[in-house]
Amino acid sequence: MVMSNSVEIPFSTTLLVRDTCLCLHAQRAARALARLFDDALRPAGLTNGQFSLMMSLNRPEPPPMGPVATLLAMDQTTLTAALKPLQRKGWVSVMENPKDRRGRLLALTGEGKAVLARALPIWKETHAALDQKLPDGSSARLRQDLQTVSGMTDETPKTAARRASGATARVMAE
Amino acid sequence: MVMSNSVEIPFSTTLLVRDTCLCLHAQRAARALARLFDDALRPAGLTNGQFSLMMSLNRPEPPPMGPVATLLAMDQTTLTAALKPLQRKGWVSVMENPKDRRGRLLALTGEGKAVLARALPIWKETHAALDQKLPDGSSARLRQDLQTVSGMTDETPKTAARRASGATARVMAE
DNA sequence: CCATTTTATATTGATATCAATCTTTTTAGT
DNA sequence: ACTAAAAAGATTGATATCAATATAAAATGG
Repeated sequence: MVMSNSVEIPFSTTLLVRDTCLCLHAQRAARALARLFDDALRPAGLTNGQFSLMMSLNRPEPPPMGPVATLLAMDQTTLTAALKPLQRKGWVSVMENPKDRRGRLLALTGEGKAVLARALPIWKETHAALDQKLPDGSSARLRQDLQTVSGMTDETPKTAARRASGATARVMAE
Repeated sequence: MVMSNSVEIPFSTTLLVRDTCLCLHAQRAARALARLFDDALRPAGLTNGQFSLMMSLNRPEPPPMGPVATLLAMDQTTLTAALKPLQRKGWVSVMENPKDRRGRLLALTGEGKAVLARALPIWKETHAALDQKLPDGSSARLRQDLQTVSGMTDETPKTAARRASGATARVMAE
C-alpha cells in the first residue's frame, strides 16, 4: 500500500514552473525594480510607487480616483490607502468633486510639486543607468511587452466584480 | 514676484515618465498577473505568491531560507512573514537545521504537497491561456527580459546592506 | 418624481513588502 | 581557545495589496 506519494510533484516539474512562470518572473522583476528605485528615490523621501502616483497627478485638471487607479493598474482601495501617507505629508490634496459629490479630485499641493520636482532628476538618472545596463533594445521591447500584459487584464478588480454580478454583463461580449 | 511655479513639472514630462518608466510598467504588469493567477488559484486556496513559494520548496532536500528568498527575489523578512500563514495551515514545516542551529530548513508537508498538486493543473491552464493570448514569441522573450532585469539587481536587500557596511566589501569590485 | 440600479469611494481584515534593529550561532583572526 | 566579525533569521513598524462589504450620491426606468 505504498500510495502515500501519489500526490508528489516531480522535481523536474518544479524546475519547469520556476523557469517558465511569467507571473513569478514578473513579481521578481517588479520587486527588484521597486528596490532599485526605492533606494534611489529615498533621499527625495519617496518610494517608487509614490513617485508614480504623484507623477500621475501632475495634470492640468485634478483627476478623480477611479481613472488614476486604472492607470496604475491597482485596486481602488489600494489607491485610497496609498493616498493616506501623502495626504498626511501635505503633498496631495483630496477634495470633494463639486460636480459629483460621491467623487474626489486628486491634486498635488505646492509642496508636493516641489518634492516631485526634486525627485525627477533622480528618476532620470536611475532610469538612464538602467537602460544602459540592459542589452540594447531590451528596454523598449520589455516596456512594450509589459504593457501588453497589463492591458490584457485591463480590468481592475472592482470593475470585474461589478461586471460579473451586474447588468453591465453585455460588455462581456468582447 | 511670480516665481511660485518654478517647480512645476510640465505635463509633457509626466506623459514621458508614465510611458517610459520600466519600474511603473513592471509594477502594473505584476499587479495584473498577480490578480489573474490569484483568481485562478483561489479554488485551490492559494495565492500566486504562495504557489510560487510552495513550488520552490518542492525539492529533494529541504532548503534554508536565504536561498529561497534569493530565488524569489524577496527580502528575507518578507519570506519569514509569508511562511506564517502556510505554517498555520500545516502546509509547510519550518525546522531547525541540525548542521547549523542558526538556520531553518523549509519543507512541504504531505498536505502541502497535496494542495500544491491540486493547484498545478490550474497553473498549467492559466499559463497556457496567458501564453496563447500573447502575440507569438512574446512570452519567451518577456520571460527572458524579466530575468535579465531581476538578475541585474540580483542582490537581496539584506545582502546588499551587509556588503555595504562590512568587510565583504571586496566583492564590490564587480 | 420615486424606486431601483449603478457608480464612486471608504472601511475592515488578511497578507505582502521592506527598513531598521536585535538575537543567536558560526566563522576567522590571533 | 578567545575575541571580533559575519551570517541566518526573527521582530517591529510602516506602507502596499486586495477581497468583502458598506455608504452615499447620481443615473435610470417606469
